[in-house]
Amino acid sequence: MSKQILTVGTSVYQQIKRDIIFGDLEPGSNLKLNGLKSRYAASLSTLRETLSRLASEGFVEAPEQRGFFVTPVSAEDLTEIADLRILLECHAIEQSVALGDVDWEGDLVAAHHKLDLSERQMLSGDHSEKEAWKRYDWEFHLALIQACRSRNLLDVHSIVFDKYLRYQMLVLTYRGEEAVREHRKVFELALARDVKGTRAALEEHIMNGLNHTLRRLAGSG
Amino acid sequence: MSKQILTVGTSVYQQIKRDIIFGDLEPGSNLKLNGLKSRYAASLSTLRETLSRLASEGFVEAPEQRGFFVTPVSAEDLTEIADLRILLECHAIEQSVALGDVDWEGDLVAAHHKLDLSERQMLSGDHSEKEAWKRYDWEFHLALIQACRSRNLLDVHSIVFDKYLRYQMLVLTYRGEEAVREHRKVFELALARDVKGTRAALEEHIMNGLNHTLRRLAGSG
DNA sequence: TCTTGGAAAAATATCGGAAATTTTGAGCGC
DNA sequence: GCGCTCAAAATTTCCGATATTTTTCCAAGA
Repeated sequence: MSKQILTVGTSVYQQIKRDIIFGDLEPGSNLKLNGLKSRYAASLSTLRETLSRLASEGFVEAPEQRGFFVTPVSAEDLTEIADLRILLECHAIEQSVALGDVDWEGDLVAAHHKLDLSERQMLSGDHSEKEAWKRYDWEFHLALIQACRSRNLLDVHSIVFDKYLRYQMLVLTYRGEEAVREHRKVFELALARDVKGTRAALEEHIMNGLNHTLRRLAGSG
Repeated sequence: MSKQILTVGTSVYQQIKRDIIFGDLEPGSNLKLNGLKSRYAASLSTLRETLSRLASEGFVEAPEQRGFFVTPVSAEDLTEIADLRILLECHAIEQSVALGDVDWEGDLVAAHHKLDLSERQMLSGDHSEKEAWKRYDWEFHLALIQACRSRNLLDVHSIVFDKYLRYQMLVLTYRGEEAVREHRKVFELALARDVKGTRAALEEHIMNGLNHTLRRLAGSG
Protein backbone atom coordinates (compact mmCIF):
# COMPACT_ATOMS: atom_id res chain seq x y z
CA MET A 1 0.00 0.00 0.00
CA SER A 2 2.80 2.46 0.80
CA LYS A 3 3.47 4.84 -2.04
CA GLN A 4 7.01 4.84 -3.32
CA ILE A 5 8.65 8.24 -3.70
CA LEU A 6 8.31 8.96 -7.39
CA THR A 7 10.55 10.92 -9.71
CA VAL A 8 8.93 13.82 -11.50
CA GLY A 9 9.17 11.90 -14.75
CA THR A 10 7.32 8.84 -13.53
CA SER A 11 4.67 10.89 -11.80
CA VAL A 12 3.96 12.97 -14.90
CA TYR A 13 3.91 9.80 -16.99
CA GLN A 14 1.24 8.26 -14.78
CA GLN A 15 -0.83 11.44 -14.74
CA ILE A 16 -0.82 11.95 -18.50
CA LYS A 17 -1.52 8.30 -19.20
CA ARG A 18 -4.40 8.41 -16.77
CA ASP A 19 -5.75 11.60 -18.33
CA ILE A 20 -5.65 10.03 -21.78
CA ILE A 21 -7.36 6.81 -20.67
CA PHE A 22 -10.07 8.67 -18.77
CA GLY A 23 -10.65 11.07 -21.63
CA ASP A 24 -9.54 14.21 -19.77
CA LEU A 25 -7.16 14.72 -22.65
CA GLU A 26 -9.36 14.53 -25.70
CA PRO A 27 -8.57 12.06 -28.50
CA GLY A 28 -6.83 13.80 -31.39
CA SER A 29 -6.06 16.93 -29.41
CA ASN A 30 -2.76 18.72 -29.82
CA LEU A 31 -0.48 18.44 -26.80
CA LYS A 32 1.35 21.77 -26.76
CA LEU A 33 4.44 21.46 -24.64
CA ASN A 34 4.00 24.86 -23.03
CA GLY A 35 0.45 24.05 -22.10
CA LEU A 36 1.44 20.75 -20.54
CA LYS A 37 4.26 22.51 -18.75
CA SER A 38 1.90 24.53 -16.61
CA ARG A 39 -0.69 21.76 -16.30
CA TYR A 40 1.72 19.11 -15.04
CA ALA A 41 4.44 21.30 -13.55
CA ALA A 42 7.39 19.79 -15.35
CA SER A 43 10.07 21.03 -17.72
CA LEU A 44 10.06 20.62 -21.46
CA SER A 45 12.70 17.88 -21.44
CA THR A 46 10.85 15.87 -18.85
CA LEU A 47 7.61 16.24 -20.77
CA ARG A 48 9.22 15.20 -24.04
CA GLU A 49 10.63 12.14 -22.35
CA THR A 50 7.20 11.23 -21.02
CA LEU A 51 5.44 11.83 -24.33
CA SER A 52 8.02 9.74 -26.16
CA ARG A 53 7.27 6.84 -23.85
CA LEU A 54 3.54 7.23 -24.39
CA ALA A 55 4.11 7.50 -28.13
CA SER A 56 5.96 4.22 -28.29
CA GLU A 57 3.13 2.59 -26.34
CA GLY A 58 0.66 4.09 -28.81
CA PHE A 59 -1.27 6.49 -26.57
CA VAL A 60 0.29 9.50 -28.25
CA GLU A 61 1.26 10.24 -31.83
CA ALA A 62 4.49 12.11 -32.44
CA PRO A 63 4.93 13.21 -36.07
CA GLU A 64 8.46 14.45 -36.57
CA GLN A 65 8.97 18.14 -35.90
CA ARG A 66 5.34 18.89 -35.32
CA GLY A 67 4.60 18.00 -31.81
CA PHE A 68 2.47 15.51 -29.97
CA PHE A 69 -1.18 14.51 -30.27
CA VAL A 70 -3.42 12.27 -28.25
CA THR A 71 -3.97 9.20 -30.44
CA PRO A 72 -7.38 9.57 -32.13
CA VAL A 73 -10.12 6.99 -31.69
CA SER A 74 -12.11 5.15 -34.33
CA ALA A 75 -14.37 2.15 -34.61
CA GLU A 76 -11.72 0.34 -36.68
CA ASP A 77 -9.06 0.96 -34.07
CA LEU A 78 -11.33 -0.28 -31.29
CA THR A 79 -12.11 -3.43 -33.25
CA GLU A 80 -8.43 -4.09 -33.86
CA ILE A 81 -7.64 -3.60 -30.22
CA ALA A 82 -10.43 -5.90 -29.07
CA ASP A 83 -9.24 -8.59 -31.52
CA LEU A 84 -5.71 -8.21 -30.23
CA ARG A 85 -6.90 -8.38 -26.65
CA ILE A 86 -8.77 -11.59 -27.39
CA LEU A 87 -5.72 -13.07 -29.08
CA LEU A 88 -3.40 -12.25 -26.18
CA GLU A 89 -5.68 -12.64 -23.19
CA CYS A 90 -7.33 -15.87 -24.33
CA HIS A 91 -3.95 -17.44 -24.98
CA ALA A 92 -2.67 -16.28 -21.61
CA ILE A 93 -5.72 -17.50 -19.73
CA GLU A 94 -5.38 -21.00 -21.16
CA GLN A 95 -1.82 -21.22 -19.92
CA SER A 96 -2.72 -19.66 -16.62
CA VAL A 97 -5.70 -21.86 -15.82
CA ALA A 98 -3.66 -24.92 -16.73
CA LEU A 99 -0.61 -23.93 -14.70
CA GLY A 100 -1.88 -21.80 -11.80
CA ASP A 101 -1.04 -22.92 -8.27
CA VAL A 102 -2.66 -22.34 -4.89
CA ASP A 103 -1.39 -18.78 -4.57
CA TRP A 104 -2.83 -17.99 -7.98
CA GLU A 105 -6.23 -19.28 -6.88
CA GLY A 106 -6.06 -17.23 -3.70
CA ASP A 107 -5.23 -14.02 -5.52
CA LEU A 108 -7.97 -14.72 -8.04
CA VAL A 109 -10.62 -15.22 -5.38
CA ALA A 110 -9.59 -11.99 -3.69
CA ALA A 111 -9.58 -10.04 -6.95
CA HIS A 112 -13.00 -11.32 -7.95
CA HIS A 113 -14.45 -10.49 -4.57
CA LYS A 114 -13.26 -6.90 -4.73
CA LEU A 115 -14.49 -6.50 -8.30
CA ASP A 116 -17.86 -7.95 -7.33
CA LEU A 117 -18.27 -5.47 -4.47
CA SER A 118 -17.32 -2.59 -6.72
CA GLU A 119 -19.71 -3.68 -9.47
CA ARG A 120 -22.60 -3.98 -7.03
CA GLN A 121 -21.91 -0.43 -5.97
CA MET A 122 -21.97 0.71 -9.62
CA LEU A 123 -25.19 -1.26 -10.16
CA SER A 124 -26.89 0.54 -7.31
CA GLY A 125 -26.36 3.73 -9.26
CA ASP A 126 -23.28 5.06 -7.52
CA HIS A 127 -20.82 5.85 -10.35
CA SER A 128 -18.56 8.03 -8.24
CA GLU A 129 -15.89 5.37 -7.98
CA LYS A 130 -15.29 4.79 -11.66
CA GLU A 131 -11.54 4.95 -11.16
CA ALA A 132 -11.68 2.35 -8.40
CA TRP A 133 -13.87 0.08 -10.53
CA LYS A 134 -11.39 0.41 -13.40
CA ARG A 135 -8.61 -0.75 -11.08
CA TYR A 136 -10.58 -3.75 -9.80
CA ASP A 137 -11.56 -4.80 -13.30
CA TRP A 138 -7.93 -4.61 -14.35
CA GLU A 139 -6.75 -6.52 -11.29
CA PHE A 140 -9.32 -9.26 -11.87
CA HIS A 141 -8.34 -9.79 -15.48
CA LEU A 142 -4.68 -9.65 -14.51
CA ALA A 143 -5.20 -12.20 -11.72
CA LEU A 144 -6.79 -14.55 -14.24
CA ILE A 145 -3.76 -14.59 -16.55
CA GLN A 146 -1.04 -13.98 -13.97
CA ALA A 147 0.10 -17.62 -13.95
CA CYS A 148 0.73 -17.80 -17.70
CA ARG A 149 4.52 -17.88 -17.22
CA SER A 150 5.36 -15.21 -19.75
CA ARG A 151 6.41 -11.77 -18.61
CA ASN A 152 6.62 -10.69 -22.25
CA LEU A 153 3.01 -11.68 -22.84
CA LEU A 154 1.80 -9.92 -19.69
CA ASP A 155 3.65 -6.73 -20.64
CA VAL A 156 2.17 -6.53 -24.11
CA HIS A 157 -1.25 -7.42 -22.76
CA SER A 158 -1.28 -4.65 -20.19
CA ILE A 159 -0.79 -2.00 -22.86
CA VAL A 160 -3.51 -3.42 -25.09
CA PHE A 161 -5.82 -3.67 -22.10
CA ASP A 162 -5.31 0.01 -21.27
CA LYS A 163 -6.07 0.99 -24.85
CA TYR A 164 -9.27 -1.01 -24.72
CA LEU A 165 -10.13 0.63 -21.42
CA ARG A 166 -9.89 4.09 -22.94
CA TYR A 167 -12.76 3.27 -25.24
CA GLN A 168 -14.81 1.94 -22.37
CA MET A 169 -14.20 5.14 -20.42
CA LEU A 170 -15.02 7.21 -23.45
CA VAL A 171 -18.54 5.85 -23.81
CA LEU A 172 -19.02 6.30 -20.08
CA THR A 173 -21.73 3.69 -19.70
CA TYR A 174 -21.62 0.60 -17.58
CA ARG A 175 -22.94 -2.69 -18.89
CA GLY A 176 -24.25 -3.64 -15.47
CA GLU A 177 -25.85 -6.97 -14.56
CA GLU A 178 -24.62 -8.57 -17.78
CA ALA A 179 -20.95 -7.84 -17.10
CA VAL A 180 -21.31 -9.04 -13.52
CA ARG A 181 -22.65 -12.39 -14.74
CA GLU A 182 -19.90 -12.76 -17.31
CA HIS A 183 -17.18 -12.03 -14.78
CA ARG A 184 -18.66 -14.59 -12.42
CA LYS A 185 -18.83 -17.20 -15.17
CA VAL A 186 -15.19 -16.72 -16.18
CA PHE A 187 -14.22 -16.79 -12.52
CA GLU A 188 -16.00 -20.06 -11.76
CA LEU A 189 -14.78 -21.85 -14.86
CA ALA A 190 -11.23 -20.79 -14.09
CA LEU A 191 -11.42 -22.15 -10.55
CA ALA A 192 -12.88 -25.38 -11.97
CA ARG A 193 -9.80 -25.56 -14.23
CA ASP A 194 -11.93 -25.79 -17.34
CA VAL A 195 -9.33 -24.45 -19.77
CA LYS A 196 -11.39 -24.34 -22.95
CA GLY A 197 -14.53 -23.25 -21.13
CA THR A 198 -12.76 -20.35 -19.45
CA ARG A 199 -11.28 -19.31 -22.74
CA ALA A 200 -14.66 -19.34 -24.45
CA ALA A 201 -16.33 -17.41 -21.64
CA LEU A 202 -13.59 -14.78 -21.71
CA GLU A 203 -13.83 -14.40 -25.46
CA GLU A 204 -17.57 -13.94 -25.20
CA HIS A 205 -17.12 -11.39 -22.41
CA ILE A 206 -14.74 -9.31 -24.51
CA MET A 207 -16.89 -9.58 -27.64
CA ASN A 208 -19.97 -8.44 -25.72
CA GLY A 209 -18.03 -5.52 -24.31
CA LEU A 210 -16.79 -4.65 -27.81
CA ASN A 211 -20.27 -4.66 -29.30
CA HIS A 212 -21.63 -2.59 -26.46
CA THR A 213 -18.84 -0.05 -26.81
CA LEU A 214 -19.10 0.04 -30.63
CA ARG A 215 -22.82 0.84 -30.42
CA ARG A 216 -22.25 3.69 -27.97
CA LEU A 217 -19.33 5.01 -29.99
CA ALA A 218 -21.43 5.16 -33.16
CA GLY A 219 -24.34 6.68 -31.25
CA SER A 220 -22.43 9.61 -29.80
CA GLY A 221 -20.29 10.49 -32.65
CA MET B 1 14.95 5.31 -51.40
CA SER B 2 15.66 8.94 -50.52
CA LYS B 3 16.67 9.33 -46.93
CA GLN B 4 14.50 11.73 -44.99
CA ILE B 5 16.36 14.37 -43.01
CA LEU B 6 16.30 12.95 -39.51
CA THR B 7 16.16 14.72 -36.19
CA VAL B 8 19.01 13.98 -33.82
CA GLY B 9 16.60 12.09 -31.59
CA THR B 10 15.36 9.74 -34.28
CA SER B 11 18.84 9.13 -35.60
CA VAL B 12 20.23 8.27 -32.17
CA TYR B 13 17.21 6.06 -31.53
CA GLN B 14 17.86 4.05 -34.67
CA GLN B 15 21.57 3.74 -33.94
CA ILE B 16 21.15 2.56 -30.37
CA LYS B 17 18.40 0.13 -31.29
CA ARG B 18 20.57 -1.26 -34.06
CA ASP B 19 23.54 -1.57 -31.72
CA ILE B 20 21.43 -3.48 -29.21
CA ILE B 21 19.95 -5.84 -31.80
CA PHE B 22 23.34 -6.54 -33.39
CA GLY B 23 24.99 -7.07 -30.03
CA ASP B 24 27.38 -4.11 -30.26
CA LEU B 25 25.87 -3.03 -26.97
CA GLU B 26 26.21 -6.07 -24.77
CA PRO B 27 23.16 -7.57 -23.04
CA GLY B 28 23.02 -6.49 -19.40
CA SER B 29 25.61 -3.76 -19.82
CA ASN B 30 25.22 -0.46 -18.05
CA LEU B 31 24.46 2.46 -20.34
CA LYS B 32 26.19 5.42 -18.71
CA LEU B 33 24.74 8.65 -20.00
CA ASN B 34 28.12 10.36 -20.29
CA GLY B 35 29.56 7.45 -22.22
CA LEU B 36 26.66 7.44 -24.66
CA LYS B 37 26.99 11.19 -24.98
CA SER B 38 30.37 10.94 -26.63
CA ARG B 39 29.57 7.75 -28.52
CA TYR B 40 26.39 9.05 -30.14
CA ALA B 41 27.06 12.79 -30.06
CA ALA B 42 23.83 13.87 -28.40
CA SER B 43 22.90 15.72 -25.25
CA LEU B 44 21.74 14.09 -22.04
CA SER B 45 18.12 15.09 -22.55
CA THR B 46 18.02 13.67 -26.04
CA LEU B 47 19.63 10.45 -24.86
CA ARG B 48 17.20 10.09 -21.98
CA GLU B 49 14.33 10.55 -24.38
CA THR B 50 15.72 7.86 -26.66
CA LEU B 51 16.43 5.42 -23.84
CA SER B 52 12.93 5.92 -22.44
CA ARG B 53 11.48 4.92 -25.77
CA LEU B 54 13.68 1.86 -25.95
CA ALA B 55 12.77 1.02 -22.37
CA SER B 56 9.07 1.04 -23.09
CA GLU B 57 9.68 -1.24 -26.07
CA GLY B 58 11.67 -3.53 -23.81
CA PHE B 59 15.15 -3.25 -25.32
CA VAL B 60 16.42 -1.32 -22.32
CA GLU B 61 15.73 -1.56 -18.60
CA ALA B 62 15.41 1.64 -16.62
CA PRO B 63 15.29 1.09 -12.84
CA GLU B 64 14.32 4.33 -11.16
CA GLN B 65 17.25 6.58 -10.25
CA ARG B 66 19.85 4.09 -11.25
CA GLY B 67 20.30 4.47 -14.91
CA PHE B 68 19.79 2.39 -17.99
CA PHE B 69 20.84 -1.14 -18.90
CA VAL B 70 20.64 -3.17 -22.07
CA THR B 71 17.94 -5.77 -21.39
CA PRO B 72 19.69 -9.04 -20.47
CA VAL B 73 19.13 -12.23 -22.45
CA SER B 74 18.10 -15.66 -21.22
CA ALA B 75 16.78 -18.90 -22.61
CA GLU B 76 13.43 -18.30 -20.86
CA ASP B 77 13.10 -14.86 -22.39
CA LEU B 78 13.92 -16.18 -25.84
CA THR B 79 11.32 -18.93 -25.46
CA GLU B 80 8.68 -16.43 -24.36
CA ILE B 81 9.47 -14.17 -27.29
CA ALA B 82 9.31 -17.02 -29.79
CA ASP B 83 5.94 -18.13 -28.36
CA LEU B 84 4.66 -14.58 -28.61
CA ARG B 85 5.94 -14.26 -32.14
CA ILE B 86 4.13 -17.45 -33.11
CA LEU B 87 0.93 -16.24 -31.49
CA LEU B 88 1.01 -12.88 -33.27
CA GLU B 89 2.55 -13.77 -36.61
CA CYS B 90 0.53 -16.94 -37.18
CA HIS B 91 -2.69 -15.10 -36.44
CA ALA B 92 -1.69 -12.27 -38.75
CA ILE B 93 -0.66 -14.57 -41.57
CA GLU B 94 -4.00 -16.34 -41.55
CA GLN B 95 -5.82 -13.05 -41.97
CA SER B 96 -3.34 -11.85 -44.53
CA VAL B 97 -3.38 -14.94 -46.74
CA ALA B 98 -7.17 -14.93 -46.65
CA LEU B 99 -7.54 -11.23 -47.43
CA GLY B 100 -4.49 -10.27 -49.50
CA ASP B 101 -5.08 -8.70 -52.92
CA VAL B 102 -3.00 -8.49 -56.10
CA ASP B 103 -0.68 -5.79 -54.73
CA TRP B 104 -0.03 -7.94 -51.70
CA GLU B 105 0.97 -10.86 -53.92
CA GLY B 106 3.25 -8.63 -55.96
CA ASP B 107 5.04 -7.25 -52.91
CA LEU B 108 5.37 -10.75 -51.52
CA VAL B 109 6.95 -12.12 -54.68
CA ALA B 110 9.42 -9.24 -54.73
CA ALA B 111 10.30 -9.63 -51.05
CA HIS B 112 10.84 -13.36 -51.39
CA HIS B 113 13.03 -12.90 -54.42
CA LYS B 114 15.30 -10.44 -52.64
CA LEU B 115 15.50 -12.63 -49.55
CA ASP B 116 16.32 -15.64 -51.72
CA LEU B 117 19.19 -13.82 -53.42
CA SER B 118 20.55 -12.67 -50.09
CA GLU B 119 20.32 -16.14 -48.57
CA ARG B 120 22.16 -17.70 -51.51
CA GLN B 121 24.94 -15.21 -50.95
CA MET B 122 25.07 -16.17 -47.26
CA LEU B 123 25.06 -19.85 -48.22
CA SER B 124 28.07 -19.37 -50.45
CA GLY B 125 29.97 -18.32 -47.36
CA ASP B 126 29.79 -14.56 -47.75
CA HIS B 127 28.50 -13.31 -44.38
CA SER B 128 29.56 -9.72 -44.96
CA GLU B 129 26.03 -8.56 -45.63
CA LYS B 130 24.45 -9.75 -42.45
CA GLU B 131 22.68 -6.43 -41.97
CA ALA B 132 21.21 -6.59 -45.48
CA TRP B 133 20.07 -10.18 -44.90
CA LYS B 134 18.40 -9.11 -41.68
CA ARG B 135 16.48 -6.44 -43.58
CA TYR B 136 15.35 -8.85 -46.31
CA ASP B 137 14.25 -11.45 -43.79
CA TRP B 138 12.25 -8.79 -41.96
CA GLU B 139 10.73 -7.48 -45.18
CA PHE B 140 9.72 -10.98 -46.27
CA HIS B 141 7.96 -11.78 -43.01
CA LEU B 142 6.36 -8.35 -43.04
CA ALA B 143 5.14 -8.81 -46.63
CA LEU B 144 3.52 -12.08 -45.60
CA ILE B 145 1.38 -10.50 -42.88
CA GLN B 146 1.00 -7.04 -44.38
CA ALA B 147 -2.58 -7.64 -45.54
CA CYS B 148 -3.88 -8.63 -42.12
CA ARG B 149 -5.85 -5.39 -41.75
CA SER B 150 -4.67 -4.52 -38.27
CA ARG B 151 -2.15 -1.76 -37.74
CA ASN B 152 -2.17 -2.51 -34.02
CA LEU B 153 -1.19 -6.11 -34.66
CA LEU B 154 1.58 -5.14 -37.08
CA ASP B 155 2.99 -2.62 -34.62
CA VAL B 156 3.19 -5.08 -31.74
CA HIS B 157 4.58 -7.73 -34.03
CA SER B 158 7.41 -5.58 -35.29
CA ILE B 159 8.76 -5.08 -31.77
CA VAL B 160 8.54 -8.75 -30.91
CA PHE B 161 10.22 -9.61 -34.19
CA ASP B 162 13.16 -7.31 -33.43
CA LYS B 163 13.57 -8.87 -30.01
CA TYR B 164 13.67 -12.30 -31.58
CA LEU B 165 16.18 -11.05 -34.11
CA ARG B 166 18.56 -9.93 -31.38
CA TYR B 167 18.91 -13.53 -30.23
CA GLN B 168 19.55 -14.69 -33.79
CA MET B 169 22.26 -12.07 -34.17
CA LEU B 170 23.71 -13.02 -30.82
CA VAL B 171 24.40 -16.62 -31.79
CA LEU B 172 25.85 -15.42 -35.08
CA THR B 173 25.23 -18.60 -37.01
CA TYR B 174 23.08 -19.00 -40.06
CA ARG B 175 20.79 -21.99 -40.46
CA GLY B 176 21.45 -22.14 -44.19
CA GLU B 177 19.78 -24.55 -46.60
CA GLU B 178 17.11 -25.46 -44.06
CA ALA B 179 15.90 -21.90 -43.60
CA VAL B 180 15.90 -21.31 -47.34
CA ARG B 181 13.61 -24.32 -47.82
CA GLU B 182 11.28 -23.21 -45.04
CA HIS B 183 10.99 -19.71 -46.44
CA ARG B 184 10.19 -21.11 -49.87
CA LYS B 185 7.55 -23.42 -48.43
CA VAL B 186 5.78 -20.62 -46.55
CA PHE B 187 5.99 -18.45 -49.65
CA GLU B 188 4.46 -21.04 -51.96
CA LEU B 189 1.66 -22.01 -49.58
CA ALA B 190 0.80 -18.33 -49.09
CA LEU B 191 0.56 -17.73 -52.85
CA ALA B 192 -1.60 -20.85 -53.13
CA ARG B 193 -3.89 -19.28 -50.48
CA ASP B 194 -3.62 -22.31 -48.25
CA VAL B 195 -4.43 -20.53 -44.97
CA LYS B 196 -3.93 -23.40 -42.53
CA GLY B 197 -0.98 -24.78 -44.44
CA THR B 198 0.82 -21.46 -44.45
CA ARG B 199 0.17 -21.06 -40.77
CA ALA B 200 1.57 -24.49 -39.99
CA ALA B 201 4.66 -23.94 -42.15
CA LEU B 202 5.33 -20.59 -40.48
CA GLU B 203 4.96 -22.07 -37.01
CA GLU B 204 7.37 -24.84 -37.90
CA HIS B 205 9.82 -22.29 -39.32
CA ILE B 206 9.80 -20.26 -36.13
CA MET B 207 10.03 -23.32 -33.88
CA ASN B 208 13.03 -24.64 -35.85
CA GLY B 209 14.69 -21.26 -35.57
CA LEU B 210 13.99 -21.19 -31.84
CA ASN B 211 15.50 -24.63 -31.26
CA HIS B 212 18.54 -23.77 -33.32
CA THR B 213 19.07 -20.54 -31.42
CA LEU B 214 18.44 -22.15 -28.02
CA ARG B 215 21.11 -24.78 -28.71
CA ARG B 216 23.68 -22.18 -29.70
CA LEU B 217 22.77 -19.99 -26.75
CA ALA B 218 23.32 -22.87 -24.32
CA GLY B 219 26.51 -23.84 -26.13
CA SER B 220 28.25 -20.49 -25.83
CA GLY B 221 27.00 -19.65 -22.39
C1' DT C 1 -10.41 37.19 -56.29
C1' DC C 2 -6.90 34.01 -55.97
C1' DT C 3 -2.33 32.79 -55.50
C1' DT C 4 2.41 33.52 -54.01
C1' DG C 5 6.27 35.25 -51.21
C1' DG C 6 8.19 35.91 -47.17
C1' DA C 7 8.77 38.08 -42.75
C1' DA C 8 6.91 37.62 -37.82
C1' DA C 9 5.26 34.62 -34.36
C1' DA C 10 4.80 30.28 -32.28
C1' DA C 11 6.20 25.84 -31.36
C1' DT C 12 9.52 22.15 -31.33
C1' DA C 13 14.24 20.12 -30.89
C1' DT C 14 18.54 20.37 -28.74
C1' DC C 15 21.97 21.63 -25.50
C1' DG C 16 24.71 22.65 -21.21
C1' DG C 17 24.55 23.07 -16.52
C1' DA C 18 22.40 23.00 -11.68
C1' DA C 19 20.13 20.09 -8.18
C1' DA C 20 19.30 15.65 -6.20
C1' DT C 21 20.41 10.87 -5.62
C1' DT C 22 23.23 6.87 -5.58
C1' DT C 23 27.73 4.76 -5.42
C1' DT C 24 32.38 4.59 -3.80
C1' DG C 25 35.85 4.27 -0.57
C1' DA C 26 38.67 5.75 3.31
C1' DG C 27 38.82 5.99 8.20
C1' DC C 28 37.36 4.26 12.62
C1' DG C 29 35.71 1.24 16.25
C1' DC C 30 34.86 -3.55 17.55
C1' DG D 1 39.54 -8.92 9.67
C1' DC D 2 34.71 -7.10 9.48
C1' DG D 3 31.18 -3.95 9.49
C1' DC D 4 29.73 0.96 10.03
C1' DT D 5 29.64 5.95 9.11
C1' DC D 6 30.01 9.70 6.44
C1' DA D 7 32.01 12.65 3.09
C1' DA D 8 33.76 12.75 -1.90
C1' DA D 9 32.89 11.32 -6.47
C1' DA D 10 30.11 9.73 -9.99
C1' DT D 11 25.70 9.53 -12.00
C1' DT D 12 21.10 10.44 -12.78
C1' DT D 13 17.30 13.75 -12.88
C1' DC D 14 15.54 18.05 -13.95
C1' DC D 15 15.26 22.81 -15.64
C1' DG D 16 16.08 27.23 -18.29
C1' DA D 17 17.96 29.00 -22.45
C1' DT D 18 19.26 28.78 -27.40
C1' DA D 19 18.79 27.04 -32.14
C1' DT D 20 15.92 25.27 -35.62
C1' DT D 21 11.66 24.33 -37.84
C1' DT D 22 6.84 24.98 -38.69
C1' DT D 23 2.82 27.84 -38.77
C1' DT D 24 0.49 32.13 -39.31
C1' DC D 25 -0.65 36.13 -41.52
C1' DC D 26 -0.45 39.97 -44.45
C1' DA D 27 0.71 42.29 -48.54
C1' DA D 28 1.92 42.36 -53.49
C1' DG D 29 1.23 40.73 -58.12
C1' DA D 30 -1.35 38.12 -61.72
